Amino acid sequence: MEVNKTWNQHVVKQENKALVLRKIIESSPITRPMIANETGLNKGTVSSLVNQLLEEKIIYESGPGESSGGRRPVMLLYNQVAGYSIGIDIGVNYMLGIITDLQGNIHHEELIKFSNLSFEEITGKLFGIIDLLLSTAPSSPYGIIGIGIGVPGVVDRSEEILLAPNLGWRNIKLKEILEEKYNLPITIENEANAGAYGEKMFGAGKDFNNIIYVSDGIGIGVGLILNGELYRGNNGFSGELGHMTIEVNGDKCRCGNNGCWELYASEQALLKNAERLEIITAQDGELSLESLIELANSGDIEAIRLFEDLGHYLGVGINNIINTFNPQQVIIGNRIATAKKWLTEALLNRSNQTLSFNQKGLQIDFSELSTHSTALGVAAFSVDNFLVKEIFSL
Amino acid sequence: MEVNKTWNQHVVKQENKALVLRKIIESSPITRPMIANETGLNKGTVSSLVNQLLEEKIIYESGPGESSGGRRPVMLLYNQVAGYSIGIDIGVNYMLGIITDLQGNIHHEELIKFSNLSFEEITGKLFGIIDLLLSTAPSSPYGIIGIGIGVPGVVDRSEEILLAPNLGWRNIKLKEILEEKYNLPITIENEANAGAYGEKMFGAGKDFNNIIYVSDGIGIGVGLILNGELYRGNNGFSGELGHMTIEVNGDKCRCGNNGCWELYASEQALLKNAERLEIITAQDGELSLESLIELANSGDIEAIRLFEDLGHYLGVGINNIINTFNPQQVIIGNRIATAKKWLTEALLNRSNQTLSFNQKGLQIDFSELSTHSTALGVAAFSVDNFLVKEIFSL
DNA sequence: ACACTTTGTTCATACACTAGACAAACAAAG
DNA sequence: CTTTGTTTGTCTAGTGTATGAACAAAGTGT
Repeated sequence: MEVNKTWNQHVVKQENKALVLRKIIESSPITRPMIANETGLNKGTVSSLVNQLLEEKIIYESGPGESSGGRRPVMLLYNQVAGYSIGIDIGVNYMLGIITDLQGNIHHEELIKFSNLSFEEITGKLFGIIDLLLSTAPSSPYGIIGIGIGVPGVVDRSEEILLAPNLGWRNIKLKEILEEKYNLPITIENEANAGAYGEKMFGAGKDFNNIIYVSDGIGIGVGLILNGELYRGNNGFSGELGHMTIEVNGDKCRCGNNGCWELYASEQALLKNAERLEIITAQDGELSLESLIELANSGDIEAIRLFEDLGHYLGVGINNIINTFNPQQVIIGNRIATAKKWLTEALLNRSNQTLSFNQKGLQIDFSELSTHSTALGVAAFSVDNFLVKEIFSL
Repeated sequence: MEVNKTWNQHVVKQENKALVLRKIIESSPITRPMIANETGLNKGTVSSLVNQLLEEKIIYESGPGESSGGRRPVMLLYNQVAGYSIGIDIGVNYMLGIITDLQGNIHHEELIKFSNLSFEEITGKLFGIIDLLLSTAPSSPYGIIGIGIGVPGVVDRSEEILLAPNLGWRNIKLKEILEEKYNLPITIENEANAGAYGEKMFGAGKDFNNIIYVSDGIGIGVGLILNGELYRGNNGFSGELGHMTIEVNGDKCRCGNNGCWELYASEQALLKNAERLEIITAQDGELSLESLIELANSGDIEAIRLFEDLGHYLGVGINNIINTFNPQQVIIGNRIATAKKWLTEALLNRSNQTLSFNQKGLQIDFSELSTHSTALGVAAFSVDNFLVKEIFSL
């Protein structure tokens, strides 16, 4: 069933080349002898692999470094502008597009807001953003190395969008459409998975291998980085933790179950509770996360109470996550993360109750990349694929 | 920090040798040309590796097989009796010890029951069982290749038993004690993790790569096989799903939280509910899982109802598991599995409500190895370690 | 009896890494 | 300024493993 990789010298070379390049990426000004030392490879081998990487323009040499008592070494650096990657985060009422270099540095970005658009209207906007970003790309050896799209919905292994309830999408083959139009490698990924990957590559999760990223927006999705890799489950539907039951006899959810987590701890839940309490915000009745935060900042007890309640329920779910995964890090991202100030205390109060073992070396953080984690994540997928296909396999 | 494996020809050989042996194990009567075909390796390479494996007595040749129009091939078979492995499942009120061959076939087993023993008394029994099993081991090229112990508690990465609440154990270094006494490779593992591994290697999960094993006994523990590997989490405490909140305002649990799953779906919960209802079983008042099953079998409505309730709550948790992991298979094991007949319907009723995507290719099974999965699992760990250390690395 | 197939071994070749020799570049001591 | 010793980086010979082809052995089918 699964492909049996047969091991020969070719594989050895690929892996060693990848090892050398990863070392250079990781600790960028680095010398040949240092690489040899730290990888355990022979210095001759390192020399030959480095020279190949130089030819491929994926690294470059800068001037000589400090001598340590002998000939001065040449410094090697990752050529992070050898290519550019495009990442788009399609939200329910916004679209964020970025173009980054190979290290996730954003070169240009575009954000548009909208509401209630049809599929055709959204793809129209999408093409617009992509074209705009393409036009801003500086020239580089490898050009645009791929386009990644993050969507708030369920994506299967073939990268078909099976269902994006809040967009009203069902069985959409966006990958094929974009491949045909742009003739570039396309990646489609669930928004939470992409966010998790973004945080691991460039954000709060850089130094960890077991990370749970909780994307809390209109709904709740969770991205799982286990043993350093994104875990997608059997068909790619893992992390649907928004529909985890935390109250057996709770309210009915549209998923068919009762008492789902996202009924208590999502942005939508917050707004619904605010409505019920008939909270009136400054912007004459226009209820939104932003306006509620403003209200809390101005000292409104009711609004603060609302956030505390949400934090409590957020903590309940995170507790379950900790008991399930024993992760090194839980990252709370997406829109709710902007209310960090009003959530933290109640959240920690609840989740500190978990079995003390699990607490060892566990940290709960809010997103570092904030609203950009998904876009950065999908951009990073393209970079990874590019490195594997173009560099490691030559 | 992490070890950078440098890739050379030696590694290539190891991996190919492992590939060939795994192929032989997997489809035991197999010929050299078949291996070459299916692995993609050159037939000369296969021949040389097979000859080494023959010398190491880990495989053997049987008579010629069927001709397919030419010379008749020699059949190669896994020498499953090249060594024996010992696995012990230490329960709260029982101890099961088995000695198996390399394929998990049980050669001999010993079961004892007890209650409320001190640590010293239990280790006494443990030594007794191990000695007894050692004495029944047939002679074989590699002898006893290791001893594995499964315990109902939290085991960290160094295989120290941090806490086994139902045994009253805390910070026990059983591994060191046994290594000193028997001078054999020792593995200590959490009971649910071992059970999951056992089911994957020899039981219901043989053909799957994403398996969630729910060990439902006095408490509930969960073993996670993700991408074909046991996931242990950062410190080895993953799968503490017994303490997943399913009822925010539910009863207080000794873990400090409220509404934990095992308060509703474990054997203990069943007994507590039976007590509350003052159900009286045949064996004059002696309440137990077995007596309740008997009662249900005899048509007692109240007992049946009790199991249905439990099945419902079991379904709630399994629902959460499905939404979290999108597994191929959920296996319900340990003592509760013996009540399969009375649980299935209510359980499936509840968990069929999950998002339809997740249902694709998902199956919910009861343990095939029933009470033996943990013991078989820990025995399998030793076999794996043996193969890696003794065979693949030569 | 003969042609054709399949099996399994052997041998020359290719390829990647390693160890060590070597030259170039540099620092520090005399 | 010269000498000595060190570090850097390349090059070459040697080693180990997989591959492909040749070949012998053992079959089948006509």
